[in-house]
Amino acid sequence: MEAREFKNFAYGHFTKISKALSSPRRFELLDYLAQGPKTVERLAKETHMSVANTSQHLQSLREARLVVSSKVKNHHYYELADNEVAELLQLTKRLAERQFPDMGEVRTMETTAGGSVPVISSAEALEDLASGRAVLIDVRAEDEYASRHLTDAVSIPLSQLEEKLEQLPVGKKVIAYCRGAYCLYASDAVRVLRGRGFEAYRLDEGPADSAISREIDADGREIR
Amino acid sequence: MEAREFKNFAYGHFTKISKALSSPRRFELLDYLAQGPKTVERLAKETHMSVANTSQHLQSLREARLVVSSKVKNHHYYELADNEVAELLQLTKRLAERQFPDMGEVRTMETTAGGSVPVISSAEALEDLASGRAVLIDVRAEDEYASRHLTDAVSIPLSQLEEKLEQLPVGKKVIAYCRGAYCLYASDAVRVLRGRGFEAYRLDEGPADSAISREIDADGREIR
DNA sequence: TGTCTATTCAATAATTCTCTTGAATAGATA
DNA sequence: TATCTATTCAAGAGAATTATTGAATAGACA
Repeated sequence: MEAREFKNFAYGHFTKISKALSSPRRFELLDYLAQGPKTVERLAKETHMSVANTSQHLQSLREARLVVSSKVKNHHYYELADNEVAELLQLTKRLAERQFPDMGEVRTMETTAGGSVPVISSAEALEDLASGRAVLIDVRAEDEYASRHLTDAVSIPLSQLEEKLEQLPVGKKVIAYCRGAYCLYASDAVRVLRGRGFEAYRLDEGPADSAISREIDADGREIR
Repeated sequence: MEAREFKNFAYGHFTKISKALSSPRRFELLDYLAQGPKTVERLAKETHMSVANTSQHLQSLREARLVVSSKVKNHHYYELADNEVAELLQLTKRLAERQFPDMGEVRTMETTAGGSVPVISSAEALEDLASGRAVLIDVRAEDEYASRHLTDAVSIPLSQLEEKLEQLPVGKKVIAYCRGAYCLYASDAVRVLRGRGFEAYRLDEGPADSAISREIDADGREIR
């Protein structure tokens, strides 16, 4: 193998990874998959894409070895192939936000749009949780909570928030989180809660970012 | 801004980063830039690309905020915009090598082709260096050494190796490194040295990977 | 001032990627 | 067995990306 041929081989493989990450649709799919395994149909619904297109993107992700699939009954479940894929997503997001300052601005504008969405830092949240001054709620779908969630978080999917309000302690802070900084569920939850008199905050992270304490996986084991 | 519009905005920005990394040529350019600032001409020569094409790629890298340029006389120097860019390169390489097992095989085949290129681990190298049983040489170009190198390394560019052989202590191991695992300079150096009777080894990393001890930047300060 | 050099710009053809559509498959259910 | 459902496959139009070429710019140097 010639030196140039070798380089083409190596760089060709490296860029298989980044090529797969280079479509906004695929990046979004991976971002959802970072919350846990999902079927093609579910992913199509969440990203508002056609099933055929979703399947096609998932296949190119599989070719790039970023996801793996398994079959249960006649559903195909897709999930991230490696924890380093989640790291890659995170690093890319962090870099984008650092290098394009308007991104951060638009994000805070958007996540706090509609007013009354105070954000709490993970450090402060940890203190409040440790001292019992606050409760932590996970407003994502139930299966996402089941697959992995932050320690001590209670699952209250956004869709069931109204009917489960009585489960929340009066007089304590309520800290909500969802998929991460670019997911809007937690903000919606905070607005609902504030409307009902709760002192609610949005945690500026999701479990895949995991700067806060530990996480718990599907088997109840602590991660990391 | 609508929710979907917001997602398009966010994912569009994330993928600017990965799009920029998704061309083998650009990945290679970044890989060279991880060794230190370089002019367009120099990069074009090292990658065997036309100057116009190099310039064009550099510009799309600049748009993606992965590199920045500065002007000295009538040369334009390009360099990585942020240390996280180097991390991103590294993570991508590591993931590729893990997910495509044949990559690692081809690499060791290639870097040891021609025979007699034993590799030494960074842990073992550290011991040998600490105890004085070995010397460490950096066989990259001088300016790459100047911009950043491993602690205690001596600069002996591959092109000057033959004439500087007398600088090397007889009876000690000689450990050579270059840009990293996919650069062939160190292997060439080891073959030359072995041909002259030295007990030479290739270090399986470069300064940008920095698993070994510390590095020293252009001002002589330790990094990290 | 004129000439030289390094870099960028602009236009082009070849290639590759994206999304849509409709058909095909394969397993579950009745 | 037939039917349904979830997923994949195949083909095509439209858009974006790549490398090439030659011209344009802008600063250095004589």
